[in-house]
Amino acid sequence: MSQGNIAVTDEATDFDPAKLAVCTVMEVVNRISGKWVIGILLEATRGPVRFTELERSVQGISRRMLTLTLRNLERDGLLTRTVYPTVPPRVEYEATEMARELYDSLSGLVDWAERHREAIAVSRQGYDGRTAC
Amino acid sequence: MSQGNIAVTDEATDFDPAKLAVCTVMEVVNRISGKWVIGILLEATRGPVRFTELERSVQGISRRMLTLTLRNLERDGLLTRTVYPTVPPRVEYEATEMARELYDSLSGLVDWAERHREAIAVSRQGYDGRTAC
DNA sequence: CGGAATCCCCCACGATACTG
DNA sequence: CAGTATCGTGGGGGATTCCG
Repeated sequence: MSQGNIAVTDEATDFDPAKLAVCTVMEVVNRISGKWVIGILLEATRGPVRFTELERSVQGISRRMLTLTLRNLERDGLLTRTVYPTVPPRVEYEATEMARELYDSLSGLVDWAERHREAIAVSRQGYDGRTAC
Repeated sequence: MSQGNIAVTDEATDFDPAKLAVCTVMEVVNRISGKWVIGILLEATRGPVRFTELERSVQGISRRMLTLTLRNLERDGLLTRTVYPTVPPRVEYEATEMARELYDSLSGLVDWAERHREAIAVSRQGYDGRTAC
């Protein structure tokens, strides 16, 4: 952090690259923070998957939320939706290249979470123990 | 939301490392998905910062949410809280090493967001244009 | 200065039912 | 099979007031 203060310009003070990054992070976090987004994305990353398959593999999800989440992901270009005009209807969803890259770039977070899961649990116990008394 | 049966029926049926990663991702996403978490973390990563300083630099935040978010971050061990028993009181918050690592491991997401921001915007326009008619 | 307590609102999400 | 439509709820968050 801290690329040292650049003593010269005190006027253009609030141009701050770090704050831009904050906005960017919040964008992407918002995009994936829906309760079902990650689970759906995983399934769709493995290959084309049908509505009902998703309903089963993403356990606990309701039809309504499945539909809504799929629509949003499609809207953002993270999922493709393919309709086969058969009877009965058949619709397949699949992750786009962009979504796959997103999934890959989450690995840093996974590493972090695994490295610190224990420490976080301990910290919580300590905190709760203190505040309970 | 425990998937993965506990030891009993493990016919190696649904042991799926990818699904474990899903849980892990959701953990960490939940942790940072609060409306003010990222902003506070950024400020606290730069060095010790006081309550009122945060109130100013994280624009738009209310006292209540500042307090709540700080408490949660402290509980998770992402922030240290130091009270100087002076008059008037003085409290300083600072990011822990763990939080700094978290911040670093977000860089992958930042990259992704910047690479695809344009494509996402385009996708949305296309989708909205189609569904509006 | 650095909070805690209270009240209120909104919307993500759940449950249920109906349909091309 | 793959969705809509409708109603209801919980809790995340805002605004305001009080306190050591």
